[in-house]
Amino acid sequence: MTETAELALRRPGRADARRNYDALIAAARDGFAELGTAAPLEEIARRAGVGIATLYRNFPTREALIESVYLEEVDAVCRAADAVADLEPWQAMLTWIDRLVAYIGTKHVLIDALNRDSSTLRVCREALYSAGGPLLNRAQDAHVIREDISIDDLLRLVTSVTGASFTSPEQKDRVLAIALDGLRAAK
Amino acid sequence: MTETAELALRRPGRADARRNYDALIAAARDGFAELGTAAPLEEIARRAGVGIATLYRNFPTREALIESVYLEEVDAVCRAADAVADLEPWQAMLTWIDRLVAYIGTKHVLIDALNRDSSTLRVCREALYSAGGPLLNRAQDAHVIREDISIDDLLRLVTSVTGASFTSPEQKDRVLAIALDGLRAAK
DNA sequence: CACATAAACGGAGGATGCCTCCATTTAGGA
DNA sequence: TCCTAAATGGAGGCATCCTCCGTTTATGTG
Repeated sequence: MTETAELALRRPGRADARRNYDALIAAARDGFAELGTAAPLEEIARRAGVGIATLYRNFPTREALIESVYLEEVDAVCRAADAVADLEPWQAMLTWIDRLVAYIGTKHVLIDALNRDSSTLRVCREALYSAGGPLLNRAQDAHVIREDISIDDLLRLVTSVTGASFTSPEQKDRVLAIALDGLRAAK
Repeated sequence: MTETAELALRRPGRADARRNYDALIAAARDGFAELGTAAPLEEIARRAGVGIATLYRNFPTREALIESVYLEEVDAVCRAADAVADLEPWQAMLTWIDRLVAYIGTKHVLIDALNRDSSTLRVCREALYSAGGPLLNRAQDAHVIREDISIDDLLRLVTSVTGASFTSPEQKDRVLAIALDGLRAAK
């Protein structure tokens, strides 16, 4: 898995350091979930049982920490692309997007992150493209999705709608469905 | 103008207080534009030539200040709805949306704000609905826009796409166009 | 096994921004 | 002119950020 390899590159070499690194990611996952992504970094360090300096050494910025936390969620979405291989092209695409939405649904963080530029995030984006690209191509080859759209366009469309807030989950679904309707190939 | 009236309600009654209020809004507009919406509030108070307490008295939260700053921008967008009255229904709708996008294009602030709940923002939202609703209805009556969408859905769709970041303005336009294609009435 | 050393650690503390409290000033009506 | 309610501003307590540096420790080498 490419992103795991990339991630491993950033993990420290020494055993104790690696332990702390992992503890920080775990603490950050919980902390962010519980307190939002503005959670005090010192609180996260405390939960991980390390000093604040150790946190900053591993993750120079809050962003860097957030990125690392969500790397594996992206991984899961990518794997979901395999599971839809035997559906019809349009359905396969749609089902995968549903998974994508479900996974990252409430994680505005990731969505924001997707739009920024950082080497870690670039890896995430690449992974999503590799997973979704073939699905899109298949649907385009079958002429059920317009040809003038790229996987980058598509993911940004989906994440922008998913990332916005709506009065209800139903409204979000409805609006997303309308937006996706624009994808269909003009007959 | 409804929102101006609402705004006036919040302006202090005494002359000196009103002066400070206006100075704060002006300073905030500049300050936010220059330093982002995370600009230190004490810096804004300083620019306005008032104490920090005066800022807090008028605008208890950062949000409140941001809202007030952008109230008038919303006003401008609303007025733009009149200017498209003599276009064809679909074109009128699209043109107004273009104006909307142009006005609030880079102002992620407003977009975030649109999604929250506060009495000031509710007024903004109402104003936008009043301006855009008739355009939508006209297009729906002419059967060029699908009937199962409300002005609320539409504005959320537009603002969510507009609020996301893209690799280029062209990409944003392209993606928005695709999303809006989903609006067309199924023939 | 013991030691040397590079790697990692943690927390004190300076800096910054948030927001409140309250003693002082002032606008505007009587 | 004078009185009072309204408005003012900044000091200061608190939270968080992030860096610096003296101390500790893992690891591999003799």
